[in-house]
Amino acid sequence: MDHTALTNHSPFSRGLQRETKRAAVLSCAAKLLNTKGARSTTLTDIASRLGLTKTSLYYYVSNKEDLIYQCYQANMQQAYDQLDLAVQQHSAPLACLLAFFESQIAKTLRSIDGEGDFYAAPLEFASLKAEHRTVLEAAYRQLLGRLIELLKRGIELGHIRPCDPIVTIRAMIGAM
Amino acid sequence: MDHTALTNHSPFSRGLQRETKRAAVLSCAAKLLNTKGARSTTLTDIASRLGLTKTSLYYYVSNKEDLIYQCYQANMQQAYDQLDLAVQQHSAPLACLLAFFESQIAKTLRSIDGEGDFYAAPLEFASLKAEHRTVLEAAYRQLLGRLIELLKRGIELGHIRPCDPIVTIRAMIGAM
DNA sequence: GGCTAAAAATACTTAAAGTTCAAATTATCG
DNA sequence: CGATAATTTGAACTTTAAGTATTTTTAGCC
Repeated sequence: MDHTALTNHSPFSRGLQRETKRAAVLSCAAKLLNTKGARSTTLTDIASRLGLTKTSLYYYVSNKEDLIYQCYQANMQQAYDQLDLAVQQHSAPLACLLAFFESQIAKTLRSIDGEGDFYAAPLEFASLKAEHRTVLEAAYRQLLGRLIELLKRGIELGHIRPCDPIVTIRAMIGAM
Repeated sequence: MDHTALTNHSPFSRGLQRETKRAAVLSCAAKLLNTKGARSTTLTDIASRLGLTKTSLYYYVSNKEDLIYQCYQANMQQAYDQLDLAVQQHSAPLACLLAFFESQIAKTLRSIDGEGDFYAAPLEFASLKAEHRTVLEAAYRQLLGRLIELLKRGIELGHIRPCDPIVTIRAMIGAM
């Protein structure tokens, strides 16, 4: 063994394990949220799928509302990251949009029947407490704004056929 | 008054009243199902909006699952009826599709903020019991089949640009 | 090997929503 | 008006799921 093994004995090793498991909890929860919705997904559902009891979940999240919020948050963050990546890799607005939507579709498909990390589509905003809701809403509006901006520039450059950018972006997200 | 008034005194009048109220219950429930989802909509929610107590609802439906099922069923039926109407009024496949989707969009908008009869988008299949679920799934597949068929014929006739009919129809429904 | 803290389980409490039932109210009709 | 059936209700009961307190198990470390 090389001395990275030594770091397993460092004070951080426990914490790292915990963060890994925490991510697993969120991913598992996300998968269930996608298929059954927030309200019908019980903590027992999530726990038993992980081979745990529901009380153990409270070691990783403070309560159910918090769990849902973090799942939605993770999804939003992933979308942001993907858009950043798309903008970084492509200069043409059209190419950015295509790359972004492709990545989101791939994510969605994986989150339904696939493997790896799952992300929850933030469908049940309404059940979140006001503070969390406003945070997510603001993030969503900002993401939407970036997409609309890209579409507008694509139209200006003549790469994309003229259309109502707001309606089009919303329809695309809806269709997804 | 003409003698239709007499029929109010016929043995049927009670039953008619009851069916009217029953429809009102379903419509009210549908509106709430759309905004809050099946699981978060409580019988008390529905009842109080109608100026009743939740126990009264059991006079019109046998239980909550049944209520949801009937709401979803009504929505499916409405879609079928609209498609029938569209096919009856238009001969060109493209015109049928446009008329159908337009009517569905109108219905959706009404069901969010409008007046009149409300229909519930059948989103929470999973919570229904197997028997009810399979009925709705079969109906949905059949409706989808009819739409795909129309799209195919439209392509054959050269009225619609060639595309994958299944994916296209699903995307349109999704976007809606 | 035994000590310590992390992780998980058991058993419990509480709150909310669904369901049942018998009683009360209201409407209809002779 | 009074009998009868339809409708609605209040109160009790059941179930489900969230959340808490306490104890037990497990894993890292000297």
